[in-house]
Amino acid sequence: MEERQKLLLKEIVEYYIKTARPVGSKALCEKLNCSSATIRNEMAHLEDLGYIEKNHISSGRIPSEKGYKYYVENLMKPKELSGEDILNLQTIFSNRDLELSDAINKCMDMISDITNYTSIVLGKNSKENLLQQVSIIPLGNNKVVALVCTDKGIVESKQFSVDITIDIAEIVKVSEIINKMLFGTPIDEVNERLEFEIKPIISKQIDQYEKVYNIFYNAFDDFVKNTSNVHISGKSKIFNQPEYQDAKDIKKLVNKFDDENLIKKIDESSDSNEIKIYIGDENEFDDDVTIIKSKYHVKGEEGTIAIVGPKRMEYDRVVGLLDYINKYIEDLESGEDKK
Amino acid sequence: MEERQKLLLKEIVEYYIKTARPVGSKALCEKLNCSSATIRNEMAHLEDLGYIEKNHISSGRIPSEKGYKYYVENLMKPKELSGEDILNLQTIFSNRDLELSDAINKCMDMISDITNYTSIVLGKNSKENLLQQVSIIPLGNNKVVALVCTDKGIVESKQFSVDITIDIAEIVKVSEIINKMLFGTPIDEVNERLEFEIKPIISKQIDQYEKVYNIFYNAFDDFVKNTSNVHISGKSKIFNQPEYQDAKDIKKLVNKFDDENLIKKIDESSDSNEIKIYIGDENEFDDDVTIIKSKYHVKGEEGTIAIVGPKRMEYDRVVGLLDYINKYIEDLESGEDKK
DNA sequence: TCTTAGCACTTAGAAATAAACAGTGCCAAA
DNA sequence: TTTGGCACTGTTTATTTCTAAGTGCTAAGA
Repeated sequence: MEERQKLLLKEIVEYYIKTARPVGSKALCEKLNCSSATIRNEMAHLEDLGYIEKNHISSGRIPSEKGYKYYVENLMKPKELSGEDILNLQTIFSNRDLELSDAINKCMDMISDITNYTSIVLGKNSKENLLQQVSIIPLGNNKVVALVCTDKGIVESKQFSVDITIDIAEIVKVSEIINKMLFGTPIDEVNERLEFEIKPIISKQIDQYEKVYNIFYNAFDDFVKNTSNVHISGKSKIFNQPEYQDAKDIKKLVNKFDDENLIKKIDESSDSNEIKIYIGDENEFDDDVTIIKSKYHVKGEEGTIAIVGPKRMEYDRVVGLLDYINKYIEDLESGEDKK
Repeated sequence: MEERQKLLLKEIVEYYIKTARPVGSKALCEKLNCSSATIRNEMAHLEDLGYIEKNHISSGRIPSEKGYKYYVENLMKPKELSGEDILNLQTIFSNRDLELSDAINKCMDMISDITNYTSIVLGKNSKENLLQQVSIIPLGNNKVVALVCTDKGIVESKQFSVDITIDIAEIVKVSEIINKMLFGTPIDEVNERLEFEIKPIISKQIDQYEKVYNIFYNAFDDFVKNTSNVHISGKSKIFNQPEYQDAKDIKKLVNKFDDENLIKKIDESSDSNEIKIYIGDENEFDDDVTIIKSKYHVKGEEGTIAIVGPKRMEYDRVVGLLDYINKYIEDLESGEDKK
């Protein structure tokens, strides 16, 4: 592609992002320093190459998905954050009482707020968690809390009412057996080993082992189900974007945001914490949106942060914001190492 | 109101609920066994009384809020559940491995599913919870989990990274002091007493008491903020109702469902577990919806269950469903007492 | 060969008009 | 008190008309 075409594509994408209206040839005369006819010729060329398209024969052009893609890969520069944005983010991170995962959530809340896109934080998947410790805490009134904790420090607690005939000391004993034998087991394999390794043992030592077994079984089961922490902010922010005028489109997306399984699929599998952009068809969530995501790793925890917006998203700004957060997290990580 | 007018109002409300279209005089001739002219006369009368209204001069009638209210208070009979519905609900309740609160959540999920309304379960408010026990669980790697548990059995855990210079045994010691001195304190008053009663004590016994103090302070603070368990199902179900065709209305409601503070206000303050109906203006959530709610009490826990639907809601069916759940919970409660 | 002015042409979208329809209010007769 | 009849009213839908925005193409100019 020639230089002038690149510049033209860049201007078209940015104009459309700003205004949400198809871009006509006249609009860009000044920027390109030539007449509308020349621009029309170049536009026809860009259209042949598939970078832009029109809604109907006599409308202005809008970027195609291929056009957006070329833009983000070749033409866009991440935007520097405004002083205000930096200040806001730093305030959140510098609050040392916040666990880092809470700080990330708060940052993404803020980003959703200032950008009018929807933000998602996906906590780590249970598959990568190993059993660290299970504890039983008696509460009196025949209740106990079973607490499951993994090597990455994720904790889930579940409360049980125990049969009056069961001695709580026995439950505690079982928890000690589990801790000895299953320490370090991937959390989603614990229940299998519980059945085949622990159950036979306790069946000899404990009267009502079936009931005790069930307590632990349910606690682990619950853990596996609950543990993938999903944090969404501004589910409805994206509807402030002009592309969402139509009831059908809104309903479609509301439904998708409500479907936790679909949300979890957004999880980024790559290992690097590079920022990745999935435009329209490229993401599995919804054809009409772009998802910008990146993975974070810190203090042994990991997760994915993602921004969901229309394809006509302010790519440079969002990438700038995520860049900043990533750098900050990285700094924390290396700072941590030094200590 | 005369008998025939009551019957007419009932028919109008039920017809409108079924069809979502304004009711004309002809539509009810057969039901009322008289001519359309007669019905028109009666309708004019009902309109004078304020029970029905029209959108414009020559349209059919729709119930006014006053009309709905009269209907639910005087004309409606709760609907018997279908065999299928009963079966589904019983399957959920009879799963003895489910904590009751989970069973209630599941029931409400199901109700949202079969009715196309949105359902909400609000767990008890922290104000009514008393501190039962705080525990510290060391995890190694300089991390601890602080666990707060109340008399009603609600548990929240929070993880902290502790400064390497702090002896974890000291933290545990503080937790014991707190347990001795603050047992039974309303959970939202704990932090005040923590500052004025506990802090002075530990400041003498412990080196870095500020940091230790902060751990507990944050754990309790978090508890107060997180503890009001909100469970919403079918946020988007209600948009299947024909009143939600317009993008503006949908956005408005999406926003409200996303506002946790607003949702929490739905909490029913009354003590009885009678079913209450708040139509349109009567509820503080949204003028265009009806909220049907009731309080449940069981095994010392309490909460509110609510259904949010259009004013044109199937009142008889929803009341029937909630009635059934309430009865079931009550039975559980008295069954529990007998044991 | 590239750029540009000019013009005919296309389409969406808004505004205006018309026809069909659903339902009312009221009058007069049963 | 009930009912048939009829004029009237406002919504809805389809049709037409008009305008604005923007294109593609041609021919002339640099």
